[in-house]
Amino acid sequence: MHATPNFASIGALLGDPTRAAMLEALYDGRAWTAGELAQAANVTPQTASAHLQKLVQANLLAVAAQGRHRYFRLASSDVADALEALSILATRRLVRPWLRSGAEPLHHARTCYDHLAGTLGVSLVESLLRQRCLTEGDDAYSVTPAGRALLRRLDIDVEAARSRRRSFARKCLDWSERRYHLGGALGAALAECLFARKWLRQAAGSRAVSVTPLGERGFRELNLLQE
Amino acid sequence: MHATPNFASIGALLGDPTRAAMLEALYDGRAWTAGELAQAANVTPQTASAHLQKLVQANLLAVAAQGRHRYFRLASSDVADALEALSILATRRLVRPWLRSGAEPLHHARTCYDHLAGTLGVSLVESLLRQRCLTEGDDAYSVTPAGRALLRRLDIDVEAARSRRRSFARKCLDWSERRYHLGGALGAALAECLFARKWLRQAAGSRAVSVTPLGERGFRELNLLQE
DNA sequence: GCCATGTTTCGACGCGGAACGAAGCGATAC
DNA sequence: GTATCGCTTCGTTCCGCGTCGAAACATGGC
Repeated sequence: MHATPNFASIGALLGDPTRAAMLEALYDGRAWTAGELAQAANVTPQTASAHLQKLVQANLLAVAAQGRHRYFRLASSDVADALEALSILATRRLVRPWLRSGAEPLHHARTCYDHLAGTLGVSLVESLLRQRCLTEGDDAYSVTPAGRALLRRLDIDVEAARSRRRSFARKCLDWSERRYHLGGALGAALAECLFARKWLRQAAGSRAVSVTPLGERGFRELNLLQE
Repeated sequence: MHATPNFASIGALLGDPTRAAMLEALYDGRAWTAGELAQAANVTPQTASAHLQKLVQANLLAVAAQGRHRYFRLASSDVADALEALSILATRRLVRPWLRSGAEPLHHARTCYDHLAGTLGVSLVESLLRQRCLTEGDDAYSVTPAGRALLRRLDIDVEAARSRRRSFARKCLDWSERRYHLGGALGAALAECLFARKWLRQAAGSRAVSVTPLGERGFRELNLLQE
């Protein structure tokens, strides 16, 4: 048994205090810039850069360049699972913040080009993921049979959206939430539908969006937007 | 944010190649002496001793002194879970490795702490699901009346397994197959039974498992493990 | 009593890698 | 254009920790 087990390299990556501090910050599921992570881990930017390179190299983190910022986030939920598994062995446990925060109001809901963004957009897509209406790929979401059924209930024509030339169900990174929401043709069709049904209302001359009482009821019936 | 995350220390422990080799050996669920572990990790006894001390200190290993030997084993199935979670991250980047690699015996059939994993473990649980002996929940399986009958034929005491403090029929994610197999107390009881009946055999010093001719016949009679 | 075996403690060596300063690159702002 | 900001690359220093030799400490067999 001369070959070192494959988990050793991952353990070594997670074992360094600086990298661990970065991963703990990213454990909230949002995307952070390199500079923010350097600050969170209390090291200089060049040190942080070296660590982030290793983590990306090992596919623990994904990175998206935006202007002169580079946004890093956990590459998949498997990474969060591994951190959690290690934490179980330690005395204190990590708590996934987006799971415990149930009752926070939908602040900062807004549109992003032609689809929903902000807390509302992110919560909505996460509800859909939790209910297995969508599955998550690298750059896009896929619609499951359950998702097709839900969209049919809302009278959204999935196939029409799919046939358009623009991408179908793109993952769009939200710069305030630092999380993904649903863009593409499907995101636009969904937003259009929710406004048409008056579940959502947009104040004139503003991108801010609010949920109407009608929408409250509708989302509740579909088991969306709730913990 | 000066405090280093608690998982960092665990990660550092699992990240060292020598300690990882020891844990890999102990992953078969059996107890090994300090000398055997030194040999497995290819280091001198005094080096192994230092590592084992750290692992015991961190509650990753349990130790029992017997004469002039000291027997080490994994402290709990949580440790095996953590190793499994890290292995998933380590193999994830490869392009669907669970499809191309049938050749390696570890992928085919192995023990995962104290239950069966690999192709064998996955096939077995899927046979049981297909025959409605088990049903699948989010985190665990449930035993149906048909399943209870089958387990009784194998002289497995389901109620004894259920009454233990550890989880009963947990779904354990397999790092090579990327599918679930049967863990928990029931998984352990089933593996124990199949080894006791000599349906399965484990080569000394390896986690690889093979099906004996006796097992071939037995599985066929129970309509298990066949397509 | 003796010696052999299994394991731990102590001390010293040496390598790997984390850290930062300085400099370079690219993008945005003015 | 110039200035500034965010990030990365290069080169160097330095500390931590894994490693082994030597020796001590057990336990069991004789």
